[in-house]
Amino acid sequence: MSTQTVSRVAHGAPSVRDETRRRVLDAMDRLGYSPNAAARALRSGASGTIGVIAHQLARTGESRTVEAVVEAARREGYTVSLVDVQTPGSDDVSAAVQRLSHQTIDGLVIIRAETATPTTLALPRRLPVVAVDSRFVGHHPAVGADQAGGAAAAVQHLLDLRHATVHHLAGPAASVPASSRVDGWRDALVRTGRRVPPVVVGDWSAESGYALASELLADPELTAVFCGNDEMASGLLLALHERGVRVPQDVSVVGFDDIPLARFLWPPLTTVRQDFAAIGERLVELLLAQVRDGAVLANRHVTVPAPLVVRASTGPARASGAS
Amino acid sequence: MSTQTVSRVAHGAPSVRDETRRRVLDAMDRLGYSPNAAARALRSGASGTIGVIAHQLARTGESRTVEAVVEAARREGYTVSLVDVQTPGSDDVSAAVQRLSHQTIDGLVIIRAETATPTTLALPRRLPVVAVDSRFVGHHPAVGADQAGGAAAAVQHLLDLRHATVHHLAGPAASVPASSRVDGWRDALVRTGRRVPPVVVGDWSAESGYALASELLADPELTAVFCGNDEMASGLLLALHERGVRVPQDVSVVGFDDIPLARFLWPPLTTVRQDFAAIGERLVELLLAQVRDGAVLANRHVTVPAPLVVRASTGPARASGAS
DNA sequence: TCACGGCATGTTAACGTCAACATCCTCGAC
DNA sequence: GTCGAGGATGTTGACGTTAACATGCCGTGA
Repeated sequence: MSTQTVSRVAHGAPSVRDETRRRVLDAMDRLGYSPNAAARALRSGASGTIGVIAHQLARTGESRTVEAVVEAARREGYTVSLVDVQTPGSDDVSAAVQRLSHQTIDGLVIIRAETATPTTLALPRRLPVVAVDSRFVGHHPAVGADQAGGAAAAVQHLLDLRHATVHHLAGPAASVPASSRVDGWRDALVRTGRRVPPVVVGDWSAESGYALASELLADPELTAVFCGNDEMASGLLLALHERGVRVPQDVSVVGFDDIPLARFLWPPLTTVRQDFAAIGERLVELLLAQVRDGAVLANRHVTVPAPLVVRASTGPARASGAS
Repeated sequence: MSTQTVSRVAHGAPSVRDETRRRVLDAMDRLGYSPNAAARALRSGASGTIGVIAHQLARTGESRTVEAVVEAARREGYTVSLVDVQTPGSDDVSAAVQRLSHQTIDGLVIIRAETATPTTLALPRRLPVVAVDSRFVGHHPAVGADQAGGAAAAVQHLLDLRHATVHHLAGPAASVPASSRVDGWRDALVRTGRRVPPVVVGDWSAESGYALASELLADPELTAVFCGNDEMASGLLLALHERGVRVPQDVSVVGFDDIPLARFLWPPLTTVRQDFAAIGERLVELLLAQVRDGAVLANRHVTVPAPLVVRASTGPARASGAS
């Protein structure tokens, strides 16, 4: 029995007698044999693995995107190699890419490489890459939620409730999606001729939302806050509760992401939903188009809708300013 | 210039002239060369990759454990291959193991294979395995938080606040950690001679906590609830708010996990902290002891402390039963 | 001057798989 | 009965790396 016959059986090749096939399968079972992936990768040049670089895996958006990528990859017969970088800078990301390219990957998904830019990041030539909204847009295909659109919808919703203007508790300045949300917020205000209050900048964490509440409340005209994500909104909600500020009667709050708990906060949080599952799927789709068909998609930028989900944390503005 | 010399430079072997080394490094840089991992794995038999099987990556515990595993693996020079199974049954997990063992992994981390048991799950012979508390305890080394101890501490805390007894909103029966928490809860009540109310079973989701609130409130004696995790506690909190039941004045609520948002719920949630980072580290430690030194640790079971974190969702019992 | 030790470099073979080619067998047609 | 077609199986070589061994060079000491 030659190794070639075994290989043919493993591949389901047609020209094998039924009895031979049966004997081979039987022996494979008996000996606990399974084909060696390293040898196969060496021979064929493809490993059936895609690399994923994530920043802070425990964050909701990251983990849900990674989950969707893993699932989409599985459906397409690919395994995922995961690297989590501590800091989103170029050095760390470059090191991660190094580690991954040592691992024979067929393609690379970059999830939030905040401060890394196409020029500072040394990517192996000819390695298919796809990114979640980042500075790589224009250099590599990218997928992202409609950050600006979602932000604008949130602002418009609050303006429709007769709030004079809307404050913004933003994510860190280095983050591309944070900037897009700031832009969407500002544009919506400017377009309707509203006052644009100064941006308050947090770091995505609930802690920062909690801590920055006093800064927001310093403005006596505050009646509505659009938060860069749901965690910061949670922190803000707690700070408001502690101060006896009623939500939404005194101040309306909107988040971003629609994390699973958003609906169970008190009050249930109005927020902008990011469809992480769709983002993950599109990422894999764009990546595999390059891997399999050698497609060149450098400028492709896919935008996934980010709809507003209205819950109980937003309501009509008070007649006058904040108490 | 022979390939062997290049190999020696790549490995930092001593017997290479400085000038030669420099020339090789220069050429590597110029040509963008990086050694082929597949060939190396084929030659050496080790891939420097460990497989991780997770159940629902987007859940807090899973993603934080995976993050810690990835980080610990990185420190030890290993990459992680991730597979996310849809259902925690044996079939799905077996399929995942199949996929991973096709990928040349040096070891396997199983994070929550709920209903899979050592007998139903076909693992490749001689593949080092380590699991997070599951039915694999006794067959493979395992790491887990002190579920029962944490649950008992939560119950004791409530009893100390003069609650007559403590209700339990549990995780699904198939889950090993859920059962351990039930055991810890029941033992703590029995030990102190309290009435043991019927267990209410949820599915870990906030939705289930919200939906099962009515079942809990059906008992007029309800004054304290220990929830199997923080998500279910959040759902319960919302249901209580909506019914005008005050927390903690009317009912005290305790969670489990100490997710980042627990501290920012309203009221901030008293809960049992799971140290996922430590669990991830110990997992990798136990796995690599097997991979590198061939250690046999089948019966090793590491328990990580799960301390109670007291916040504002628990308080003294009312004089009488629930309204 | 020559032999030998020791260091730098080159050569060979093997890891497991699979494409390509080679061989062998069976069966049908003349 | 012979031959050829075509299907089933075997053989060879190459993928890139590295351990083991082979070669070649230099300097030192007799």
